[in-house]
Amino acid sequence: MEFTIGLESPFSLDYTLESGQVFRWARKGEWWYGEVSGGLLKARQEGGTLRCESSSDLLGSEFVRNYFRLDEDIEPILASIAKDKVITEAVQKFYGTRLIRQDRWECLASFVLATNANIPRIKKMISEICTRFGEQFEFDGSQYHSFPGPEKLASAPVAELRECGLGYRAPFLKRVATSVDQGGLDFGELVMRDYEESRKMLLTKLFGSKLLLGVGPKVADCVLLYSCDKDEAFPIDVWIARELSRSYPRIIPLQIRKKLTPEAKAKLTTGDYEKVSKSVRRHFGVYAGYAQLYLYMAARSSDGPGRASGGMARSPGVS
DNA sequence: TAGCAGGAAAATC
DNA sequence: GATTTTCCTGCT
Repeated sequence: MEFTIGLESPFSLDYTLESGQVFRWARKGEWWYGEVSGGLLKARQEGGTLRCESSSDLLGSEFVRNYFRLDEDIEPILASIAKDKVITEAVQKFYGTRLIRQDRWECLASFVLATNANIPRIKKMISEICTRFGEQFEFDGSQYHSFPGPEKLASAPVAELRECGLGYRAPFLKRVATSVDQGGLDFGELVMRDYEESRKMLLTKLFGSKLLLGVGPKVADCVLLYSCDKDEAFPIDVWIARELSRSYPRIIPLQIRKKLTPEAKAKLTTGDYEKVSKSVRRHFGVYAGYAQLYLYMAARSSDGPGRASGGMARSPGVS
């Protein structure tokens, strides 16, 4: 079906789909093609309108509004996180970037795969899994695949998952899929409870063994922020960590800051993660997740793959 | 709690 | 072409 949506609050389709939250969108010319919710959604932005085409009536304007959270006015939200110069500049530069409300199971599975991988790789792994285990469907003469449900991946042989290029992530994905399939995790509960509680649910141990192997604090925060409406969640990945150490010396304890510099290869302990998480949430407020989104964009654009490495002054090592 | 392995692909040298 | 890095977690 075809439809258009009038945009009433700031929205940039390009920025939003390039912000690293989702992995199953691809740009072809003026259109974005997304394999979402078992179908295909095409979208392009023309100023204040969003033009869409989809493979199913289920992917209509109501779905799109919910998916991109278009009924929420982000203007006051962005104003509320603009606590300092750094975030204010990031917000101005990438104005209109939005949090996406994506499918919870797909989000969880995707970020379990995201450890120690870059975005092209993550996309490739997910694409392989969908090709092999998802349902095939046709749209506009091309073949696409849905994201396989937990029951499908729970019953998949680990060896086959490995063949999708998952490496050591294969057994983790299978175990997470099994947990979800057996009802070990109620996504509805996650949405109902507040941030702290639902985070505990994702991370806590149940019956003596960890419920979801492969889900640590960072992955948990991604799932909560990108799929469970927990806007104060602030996932701290390597990009954010560097950005914080560079631009927010005052809210990061010195001991931890030392570990965050690009030169130091030390990684955050879970204790460190919690401390930093608390300070940034204290600084940015209940919409810290939006701040994370914009800082991530800024970090990647200034120091990221988009530019030849000349730029950032690499301080002469004092080692 | 610190240190390390884990697997493969992309980015960088 | 070799090395380093990669949206990290689990185990010892």
